[in-house]
Amino acid sequence: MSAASGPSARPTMRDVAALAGVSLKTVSRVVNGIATVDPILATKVRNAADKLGYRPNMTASNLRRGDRRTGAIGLLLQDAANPFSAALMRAVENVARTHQTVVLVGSLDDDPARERELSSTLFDRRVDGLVIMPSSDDHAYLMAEHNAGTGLVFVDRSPKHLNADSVTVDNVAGAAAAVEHLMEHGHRRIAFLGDVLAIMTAVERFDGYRRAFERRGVAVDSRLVAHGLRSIEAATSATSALLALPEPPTALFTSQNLITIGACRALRALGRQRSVAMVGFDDFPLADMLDPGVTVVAQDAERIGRLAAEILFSRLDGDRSPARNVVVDTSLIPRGSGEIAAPL
Amino acid sequence: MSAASGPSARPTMRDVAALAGVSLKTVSRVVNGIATVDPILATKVRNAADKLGYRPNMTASNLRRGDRRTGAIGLLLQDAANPFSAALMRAVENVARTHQTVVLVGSLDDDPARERELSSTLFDRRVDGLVIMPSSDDHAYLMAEHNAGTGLVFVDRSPKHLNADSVTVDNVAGAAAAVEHLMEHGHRRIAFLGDVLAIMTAVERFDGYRRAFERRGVAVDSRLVAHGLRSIEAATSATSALLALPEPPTALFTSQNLITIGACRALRALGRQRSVAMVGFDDFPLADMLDPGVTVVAQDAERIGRLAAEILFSRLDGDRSPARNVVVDTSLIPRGSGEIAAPL
DNA sequence: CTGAAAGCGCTTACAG
DNA sequence: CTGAAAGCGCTTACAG
Repeated sequence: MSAASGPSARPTMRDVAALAGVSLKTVSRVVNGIATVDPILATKVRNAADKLGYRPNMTASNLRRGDRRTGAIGLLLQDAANPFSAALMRAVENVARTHQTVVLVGSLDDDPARERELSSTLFDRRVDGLVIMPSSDDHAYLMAEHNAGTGLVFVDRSPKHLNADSVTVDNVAGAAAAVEHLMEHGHRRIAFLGDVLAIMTAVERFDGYRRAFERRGVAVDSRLVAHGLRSIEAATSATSALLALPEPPTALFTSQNLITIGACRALRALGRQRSVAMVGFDDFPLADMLDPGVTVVAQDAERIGRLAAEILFSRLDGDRSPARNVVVDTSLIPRGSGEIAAPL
Repeated sequence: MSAASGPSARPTMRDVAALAGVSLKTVSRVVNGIATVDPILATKVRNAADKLGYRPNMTASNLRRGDRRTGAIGLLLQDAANPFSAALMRAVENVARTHQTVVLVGSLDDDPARERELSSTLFDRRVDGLVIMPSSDDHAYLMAEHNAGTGLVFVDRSPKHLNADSVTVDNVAGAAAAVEHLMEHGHRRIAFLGDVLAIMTAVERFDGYRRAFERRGVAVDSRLVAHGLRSIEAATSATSALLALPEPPTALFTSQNLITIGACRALRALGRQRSVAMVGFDDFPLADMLDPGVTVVAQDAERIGRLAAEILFSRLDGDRSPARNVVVDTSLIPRGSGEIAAPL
């Protein structure tokens, strides 16, 4: 029906007013639930609105209203389909819901240009704030918007060249804990498998890896270090290559969930999952059900997302205190793979 | 700084016009990239805009512009954190991006009231269209909005009492294929574990289960049927209970990814994962890496999301053809758990 | 309690 | 090529 006749015109407050025989302003009062309206007129207005199928236009009311709130926030993630991002998103959505706010989601795919592009788009739509898992390493470009009153909270990765709130984890400490855990089980030849070093968290986790070696006074064997792994497949190949070395590693530290999964695949393909130890950074679904279970340093995505959203809304509600940089603890979850002892 | 001085006022086109010494309309032309502007004036305008940090207000331009497009669509999912939903979302986002459109995401948690509430909110914000994985079973309430020109594409579950586009899978056939696969391996005592029957896909999958039995002329043993499983934990308990029966099932058909995971947990806890066969509906990450690998009937979330978004944008671009109901094939992926033979 | 006027920031429709 | 006027759908600020 609509296909044949084309879209029908949307009724406006003016139409409702005409049908109800009142002024536009009275309709506005009724629609916005202002109590000081003659009940008889209010009923007329409501009847007219129902009859016409009137729906308020929030974008129009936003334009004129003084509070300058649109009831929308942006959420820019590394990849909305990644389980860490997805869990974080859900937590942000839950908090936003309690503030009658909708969430615009975008994936950055570690592309700094995409970050600038998408944040601009969201700002031009006048989102009230932004929760951002950044891909760039210079956030000065956000300053003007931040000063204009748009809320801004960084998650997972800290703001650079910008003073803004953030919720992150201590990547250095988490990574060091993972490596030390392996050392406690006798390992010294521990490989590092990580993402590109353009990603700050990758740098920090590599830093943690090195510090654990320093603390033990053991030298890092650079042949056991593989950076730049951008996919499960890349991690699988890198793992196979490492295990094919003349002096292969006895343990792996995989610094991100996709890399951990790729390494698992390689170990299983080689039948080495019970002989080569592994600890991963980031928990992932079913890690406990693999055989052996995968020992990980977990970051609580749900908690990070919730805290970030809460900080954002406190800012929108007028909190002008100095920027908060919340660091959420990581926790090492032993499940088997990290407790495989080094060969004698 | 911004904390102390409060948000600075945002410059408008009027401000840019004043600084550049031109009319508002000329600024509008430059901002919108209209070519017929004197290059000298255009440069003045751009300089003024840069100096003031001018950013266009898209919500204001939307209001006046004729095309009535806001460049935003809604995506209502069962739960944005579920891997199926997350993969679908990412596919929708990718298509939306090519249409310069942002995506508003919401989770419905199988709550019909939430569906109506969130869709209303999105409509009041004048989204151009909606991709919806519905939780209600009556979508007549969407008709007015649909007739008003808002695009509407259902995914995963079909529209009821409403003529709209949809992209779904053949749940009946997929479930029947899963059960027949188990029967081919000699099973007859096949348990059904499913979600609440308020969910249409749960009903359809149960239907497929029954049809497979009918085709073989085998009666369904109702003691082996468990509905209403709403969580991994519920599925774990239900599986344990089934396996504790005097005449336990020799195989399980788990009709949804969380239920499959819950059943896996129970089987492993009982050490029965190599003796009790299992086929799940929905693929999930790492299903291939469990031991045994989990045989599933997979639905291609990426494909479903992409098709839905493409249909939506074709509607927004003027396609007025009759509603399309695309059915995407499921595929059975044998990985081990479904190929365990029935005991003699 | 009610409404006519002005305006939010921008674009349309029209003159020049 | 440029701009003054009107208007998108609504709210503010002000009279009555």
